[in-house]
Amino acid sequence: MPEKIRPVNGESGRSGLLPSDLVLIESTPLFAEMSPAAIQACLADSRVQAYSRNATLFNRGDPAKYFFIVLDGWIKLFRDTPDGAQTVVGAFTRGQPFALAAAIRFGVYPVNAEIVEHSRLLAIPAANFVRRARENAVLAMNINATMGDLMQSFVAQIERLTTLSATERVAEFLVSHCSAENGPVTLHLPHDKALIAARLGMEPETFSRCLAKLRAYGVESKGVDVRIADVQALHNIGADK
Amino acid sequence: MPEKIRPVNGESGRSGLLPSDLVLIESTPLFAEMSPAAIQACLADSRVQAYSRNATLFNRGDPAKYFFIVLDGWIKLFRDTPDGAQTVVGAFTRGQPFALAAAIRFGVYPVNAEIVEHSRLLAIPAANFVRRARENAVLAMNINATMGDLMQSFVAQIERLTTLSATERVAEFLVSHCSAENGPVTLHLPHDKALIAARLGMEPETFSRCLAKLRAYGVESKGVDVRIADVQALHNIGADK
DNA sequence: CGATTGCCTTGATTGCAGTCAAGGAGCAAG
DNA sequence: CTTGCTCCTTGACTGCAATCAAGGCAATCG
Repeated sequence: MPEKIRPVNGESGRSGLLPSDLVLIESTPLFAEMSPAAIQACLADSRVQAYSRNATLFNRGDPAKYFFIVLDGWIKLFRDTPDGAQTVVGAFTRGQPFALAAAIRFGVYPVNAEIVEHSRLLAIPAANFVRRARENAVLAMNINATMGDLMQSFVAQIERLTTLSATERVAEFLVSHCSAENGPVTLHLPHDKALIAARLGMEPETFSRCLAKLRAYGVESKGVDVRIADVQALHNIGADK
Repeated sequence: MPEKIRPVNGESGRSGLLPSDLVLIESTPLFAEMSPAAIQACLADSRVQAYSRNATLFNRGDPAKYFFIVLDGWIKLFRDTPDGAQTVVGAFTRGQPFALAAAIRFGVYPVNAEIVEHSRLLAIPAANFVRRARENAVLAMNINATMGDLMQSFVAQIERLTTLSATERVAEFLVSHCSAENGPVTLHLPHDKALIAARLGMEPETFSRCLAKLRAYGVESKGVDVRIADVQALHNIGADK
């Protein structure tokens, strides 16, 4: 393992994989339609790593020898700009693979990865994985599907950034994190408001102001808990505003 | 073929493939490391189609039965918003495949495609292509690489949209389309200024104003021809501005 | 317990880019 | 040559969001 990757606790190797982790991994679209044995083969030499908040997982430009599946916690992918600002291009949580494209191409990571909150990750070496993909058409196509999903989310992100106002982006974010389609809902934000703001391409102050504006539409926020009077009404903000 | 796809001229079938087209196709990363015979197999039932300006190739939501390689011309991918605005998420020209991800997943196109200027496209049926990919590991990994490239361009686009001012985005666009790294360069814009503006996430008026601002940095534009006094100086705008 | 720290909110101001509107350049057709 | 058209440019104005700055709230720690 490269020196960048240091587990918080001493555990390493496959022993860190809990039974619930296995269930999680096997339900990932990346391993859809594959036998447990085949999945196990893909995970050869993979390791469970635990990281504490703010740890750096990898930096842009590092050789991409591993890709990861989040077992628990949150991580963010971002780019740094010369003047110190950073652009968050994605955030991943339980069950989601990331850095797959970079690892498969044996290239370098095109973004930085940082732990948002204490996380457990499965680090899967690219070399063995690619070997399996070359032999297993199902796996290769699963990789395509996973990357395709991510691409669609990027397209959606670009669309939102260019066509929606800050308030509308916040409204859409809230709606997309609601369990129900309509009626009153209480949800709790997945992470720091500052990080959400970054994901939505705005400053924390602006995010705060947008939440304040949305109070007029039945959105009450107290800390990380948000109560929405009517999800449907929030969904329509883009149309009537 | 779906009714949306209507060739401008009467030609159809493989006969439309010029020798120079074959060279172009074989040099695509999508078919890297593959034998001419294997490539031919992938192109079974593919057709060359010619389209005139402003033609609609497909709409968001259409079943993605084909993907395309541009033989000549320009096409744009975009999304429509409820209020009529449109977000351009990509533009493709000679040698570039597009709509690959959608076709491979047998899904629907997530964006609209429109012909920017008179184009010749190779339309490749997804069904046969996917069958080949399942049998040919090299092809499957080439697909991954192609999608990975596109993903990186999306990440870069998101970064530019969130961190750069309109003028800086224009400057970067110009630099990225220069042949040389420094010194004086003359280039001609690949398409309408209005389309470039859309690709850069701004209004045509703003694009025009940005070009005007850049005159102070040695950029002279006359129609679609742009002369840059010093590419390096332009490249540094992001830093000192 | 009071103090410190981190996170969030709010206020005041500035600047950038969108919008509306008008005018100019180039081109094709008549 | 004139007309009409499209595309581009420029101007004036407005509005949104970034920035700078200050204050509130809660959790942590000595």
